[in-house]
This record gives sequence, C-alpha cells and structure tokens, in this order.
Amino acid sequence: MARNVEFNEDQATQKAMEVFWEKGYNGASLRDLTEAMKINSSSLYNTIGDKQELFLRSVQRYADDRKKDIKRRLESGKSAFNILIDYINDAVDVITTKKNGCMAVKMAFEVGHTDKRVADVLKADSDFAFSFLRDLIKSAMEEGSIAADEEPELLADYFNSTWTGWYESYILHKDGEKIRRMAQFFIKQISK
Amino acid sequence: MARNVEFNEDQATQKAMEVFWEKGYNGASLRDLTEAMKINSSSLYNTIGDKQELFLRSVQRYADDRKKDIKRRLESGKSAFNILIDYINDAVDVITTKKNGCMAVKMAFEVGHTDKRVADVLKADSDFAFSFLRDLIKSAMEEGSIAADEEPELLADYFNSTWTGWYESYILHKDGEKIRRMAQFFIKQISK
DNA sequence: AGTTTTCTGAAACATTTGTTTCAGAAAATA
DNA sequence: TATTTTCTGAAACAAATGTTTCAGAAAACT
Repeated sequence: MARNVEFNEDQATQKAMEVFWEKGYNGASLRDLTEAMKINSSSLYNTIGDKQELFLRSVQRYADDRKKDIKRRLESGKSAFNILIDYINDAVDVITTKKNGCMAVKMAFEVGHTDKRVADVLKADSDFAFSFLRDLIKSAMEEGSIAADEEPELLADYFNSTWTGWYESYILHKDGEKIRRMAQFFIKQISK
Repeated sequence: MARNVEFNEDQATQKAMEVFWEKGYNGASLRDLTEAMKINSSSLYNTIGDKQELFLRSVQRYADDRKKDIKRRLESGKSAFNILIDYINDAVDVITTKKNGCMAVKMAFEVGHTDKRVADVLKADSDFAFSFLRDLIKSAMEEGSIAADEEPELLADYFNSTWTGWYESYILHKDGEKIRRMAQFFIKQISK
C-alpha cells in the first residue's frame, strides 16, 4: 500500500557526482545539482538527505568506480609489470584528455581539512590504490622487471603521489607532451 | 585637500590571503574576509574592488612571497646541489608542519579551470619555480653532483610536480614520516 | 476499485551571499 | 581655520543559498 521512489537513485547520484566534480563542493549549488539530477529538492531530501550527504555519496561512488577499475586490471591476466605500465599510461590519458581530471585529488584539496567523512572515503580510496600498487610492485620485483633495491611500500606511496602533481601541471600548462615525457621518465626509472 | 586611505592595504591583503588559503575561494565569504581584514566592505570596494579582484591580489601576493623566497635561496652562496636539497627539505617541512599546505596547489585545483586571471598568476609562479630548478639542476650537473643523463628541463618539471603529490598524501594520511621517506628516496634517486 | 501510504512539484522559508548606498567623520590642503 | 575632498561605518539591497512545507498525484496493496 505504498508508492515507490520514482527516480533512479543511482543515475541521480551519478549526475550529482559530475556536477560536484566540475564545480567543487562549495561551487555547486543545490539548484545546479537538482537540475542535473532531474529531481525536485523535496525528493532529494526525502531519500538521500542534505547536500553534505549527497556529496559524500558522490565521492563514495567515485571511489567505488575506481575500485572496480582496479579489480578489472588485476583480472586482466597480464604481467604485474605490464599492469603497472598500463595503469600509468591510463593515468596520463585521463589527465590529458578528460576535462576534469581526478575527482579524488580535487576534493582532497578542497574539503580534506574540513569534511571528516569525505576525507575518510578518500583515505580508504588511497589505501586501496596503495595495496594494489604494493602487491604489483612486489610481484614485478619477483618477476625481475623492477629493481628490488627498495621496499615495495615506499615505491607504492611514491607512485601513488606522483600522478597528483601531473594533474596540477596539466591544469596550469595544458601541455600533454610534458606529462607524457614525465611519465616516460618515471617508467624508465623504475624499470630494471 | 583630501583624506588618505586609513587601513594598510598590504596588511589587509595578507589577512585576506590567509582566509582564502584556509577556506578556498568559494568557501570564504565577504564577511569572513572583511572581519579578518578589519575593514568595512565599503572600504574594500572603494580601494581594491570586488571579491575576485581581492582573490587575485591574494594569489599574486602569495606568488610574490615565493619569488622572494627563491631569490633568497639563490643568494645564499651555497652550491647548486645544496640549494636543491634545502629546497626539497623545506618543502617537506612546510607540508608536514603548516596547517594549510601550499596555497598555489589548492587554488590550482579549485579555480584553475574557471578563473583565467588567477590561473595565469599560478602558471607564472610555476614557470618561475621551473626556471629556478632547471638552472640549479644544470649547475649541479656541471658540478657533478647530479647525473647528467637527462635533460634539466625534464627533471625540473618532474621536481616541480613532485611536491604536489606529497601535499595530497599528507592531507589524507597525516603521516609525516611517509613524506620524509619519499623525499629521501627522491634525493637518493637524483644524487650521483 | 477502494484504500492507504508515499512520492512529487511548486512555492515558500529564513539565512547568507556579494555588493551598494549614503550621511557623517576625518584629514590634507589653502 | 576654513574648505574641500575622500574615507569609513552601519545599514540596506537584491539575489542566491540550503532547506522545509504541503496539497495533490501516483501506485502498491487489499
């Protein structure tokens, strides 16, 4: 004896994510969001909650997508070294072709200090990427394709933080060739 | 036959910079700003201009401070290699001790896509640091303290973008030891 | 089909936003 | 000191913000 929610919450969150991604948390207004989501604010507040909650879910969703992407890479059957190389090259590709770069990085700088719940999601996302990289690096060392004279944990942290600077560089200089050269240098350095 | 501006524009801009630095452009309200600057909004609009103009000047000021800092380093009389090492270690220090990290990085991610004038200031700031690093790297190569098998330009870009990732890492993980280890690894890699 | 519960749309809400107004105080010149 | 110009403080402005309200439409159940 009741009605169901009409709109697709998943599709709506996806749209909200895109708006936050482009405008940032403070730059996105409720009207920007509900317009993109194609729902009324009453529906939003009835089902999802307020702006912060919507934002949290948007970031969560972004992290979920990345997790899936990483799992797909692990199931590709390629060698550890090649998975790493692909991961780096794909990062370069995202940086130089997608309009808004990486949402996690952008949000870390905007609300990492102020929104504890979002910061926790971003930290977990970073931790997951870290484990992914550490395990691959370990395997690549055993394969003999990466020099084994450093701890995999250190290298994983180092990798993980490297792309962030490339994002910033591309925002400022819009020079894709520059990013590709840095990536090439990076790969050369770690290859045995 | 006229009155002079009462408040110190330089001190006020400094205060505005601090507010923007902490809260971001969209997160800082005019009332936040004028309260910190200890001036009335009428004075602000009479002398400096609107919020965007104040923001531009704040970022400009930040860039000026960095320029001065870099010039001071060049005049220190130390070897190119040591100036580089100090620069890296000081960056680590800023990341792990100052509450709000680097303003230029934060703003690049928040408004780099939307505010052309600010983006230009940030780009010039980045270019200046680039030249500083490139020249030092060239000198260090001539000194023989850095391996000369890469182009100084590439290494300068690579350096310049490296700290950014460390900032993000510290925001998420608040692990100073992690940053110091990455910096040590970085220094070891470039040292001959 | 009737009942009941829930969702939706439009409008309204109180605050906060960036900005402007203006009367009076302040000070630099003559 | 008188004059004139300009700055300052407080208040007001319209527009935008995040959020709530509520009447009616919609649909799941009996």
